Amino acid sequence: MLSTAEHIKQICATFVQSLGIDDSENLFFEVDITKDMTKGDLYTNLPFVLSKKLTKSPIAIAIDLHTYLENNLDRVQVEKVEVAGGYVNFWVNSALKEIPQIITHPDFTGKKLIFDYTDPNPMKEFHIGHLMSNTIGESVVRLAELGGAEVKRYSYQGDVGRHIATTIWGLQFTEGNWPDDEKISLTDKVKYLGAAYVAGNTRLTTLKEKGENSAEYLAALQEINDVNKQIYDRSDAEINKVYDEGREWSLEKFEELYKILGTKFDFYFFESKSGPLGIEMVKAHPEIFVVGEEGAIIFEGEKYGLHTRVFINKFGLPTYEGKEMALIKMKWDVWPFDRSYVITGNEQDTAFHVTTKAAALIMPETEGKVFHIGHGMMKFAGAVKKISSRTGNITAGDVLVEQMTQASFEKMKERPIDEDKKHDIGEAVGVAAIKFTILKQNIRKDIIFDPEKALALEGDSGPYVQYTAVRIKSLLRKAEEALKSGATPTTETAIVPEAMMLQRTLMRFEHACFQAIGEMAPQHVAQYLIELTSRFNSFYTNTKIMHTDEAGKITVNTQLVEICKATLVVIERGLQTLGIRTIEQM
RNA sequence: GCUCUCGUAGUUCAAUGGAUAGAACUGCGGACUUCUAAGCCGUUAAUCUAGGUUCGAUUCCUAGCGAGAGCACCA
Repeated sequence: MLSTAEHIKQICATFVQSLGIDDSENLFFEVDITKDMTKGDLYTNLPFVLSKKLTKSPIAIAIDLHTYLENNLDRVQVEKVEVAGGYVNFWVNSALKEIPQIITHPDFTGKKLIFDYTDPNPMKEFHIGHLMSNTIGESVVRLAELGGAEVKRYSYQGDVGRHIATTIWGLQFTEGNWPDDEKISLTDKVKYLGAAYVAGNTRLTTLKEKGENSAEYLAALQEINDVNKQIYDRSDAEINKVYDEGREWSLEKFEELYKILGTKFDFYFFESKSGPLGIEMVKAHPEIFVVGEEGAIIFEGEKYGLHTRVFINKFGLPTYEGKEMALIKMKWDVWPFDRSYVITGNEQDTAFHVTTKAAALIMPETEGKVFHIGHGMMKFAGAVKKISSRTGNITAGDVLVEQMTQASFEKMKERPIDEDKKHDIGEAVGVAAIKFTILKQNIRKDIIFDPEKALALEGDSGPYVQYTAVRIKSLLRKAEEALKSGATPTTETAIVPEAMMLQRTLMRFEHACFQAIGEMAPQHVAQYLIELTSRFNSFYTNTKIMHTDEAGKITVNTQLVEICKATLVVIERGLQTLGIRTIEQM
């Protein structure tokens, strides 16, 4: 349909030329998808645009344009042209076509792109924020791939720093012993680490309430700083053991989750590496970084319309900004990219402007190539507040996945599905429910997650789309079986309106993807899938694809079967782009 | 205080210069006894306010009101 739109646009342009308008290059008109399908597939607003120039009514121009197009358009591609007010509408030949593997997009085809997402920190829980970053990141990567880009994925993990020190310091306030017994499950080990982090922070907060200058609070801060130092210089055997084991457990646990979520990273970067490099880079460029209050080394962003940020703190330790800048060099060194995208919460938007600017000053080759996609936060209906892992009022990502999986099990209870398959299905459905909720809306906006509604697994949701695919697969299996055992294939039926609409909706997939790729906005694909599946379900309940007459003779409408097949391909391709699996049964 | 993001049915979200603002949930009302009811059909209901630009504004601009985030050593 994109190529047809392009064709129409060209012919429209020759129409403009034939009018002899002098500055026709500056005439901006569009040939675009019609929202309301009863009005056709494509429309142009050219008559409105010309109206003022020609001092003629749009309707009169539309009539002229219509006549011109009737004579000049490729009538194989365009079946019908119609004037409607000042618009000209087009009906495109909707015969089923092969769905392309790649949707060529000028900004993506042949480009080398690298994506940073998920970024959980070892020795802390994998929380909802990471789930969001992963979902959005994975989808955006797949969009880029669909657009013809060569992509790399990596996760950047904070394996050093105060949060780790706080966890280790917090161990002394945590119930139970260090869980290095082999019998303890990985999940429980990681839970223990999460608990230690919360215990450490809770303790610290309690002490802080006694006064920011109280001896106890200052002593605690000092202890944490000491632990932090010891992690860096590896001077304490006990801390080394706890650190190494804890880090390993966390990373293993993350891999389990990535598998469930469908992500495979090409690279992992660690703060233990970016930290020292950051210090080195900052110190090598005294013309860019200056000493600020209390000996911190800062970047004066005001010179560039940004604001000042600390890159090395007063203790000589690299901050987030210092490390982030080093990360840009690290990824450039392993894979020089045309563009790099970092997907994180949008609270970090301004910090990123500063770090990319500083990086560009040191490495001019990265100028204009480093981007940040800031997504909204997930909030829970009812208690709308920021989720923080410091205070422990978080829902862990794996727990949420588990809950959704359970809800899916409940729904399957009565279904005749092998018990050993149910776990896999439940997981696929649970993950789909979460991912689709995130991806169906503008990723920059906050998401209000209502667990109760989500657990119902109804409405325009991931499971709805998956369910539609399952119905089609089941139908196709039965149709094939019937044909094998002697059913009569037919094609005679006049195509019902629902089938026609479905077929025309299938054509729009390419456009939805193109738009999603260009804007790096998965919601266009998600919204499209809702429309497509909803149309399919209407079609499905109003049409008989297989028919058994009184004598028990079965006929199969193979033309409709083809439409079902094409729908399935598009659903699968669309879900894949969102990072969601399709399944055989539900 | 400064900067940024955002305000659409009762609720959660679409649409971003185009035609009658689309869904889902909720409410109300149906169909079925047949390819998976996690489904289908019908129905009630919305662009924060005031100006401006435009043939045309939910979309762009200005002001106001409201919500959220960021603004020096957390990430």
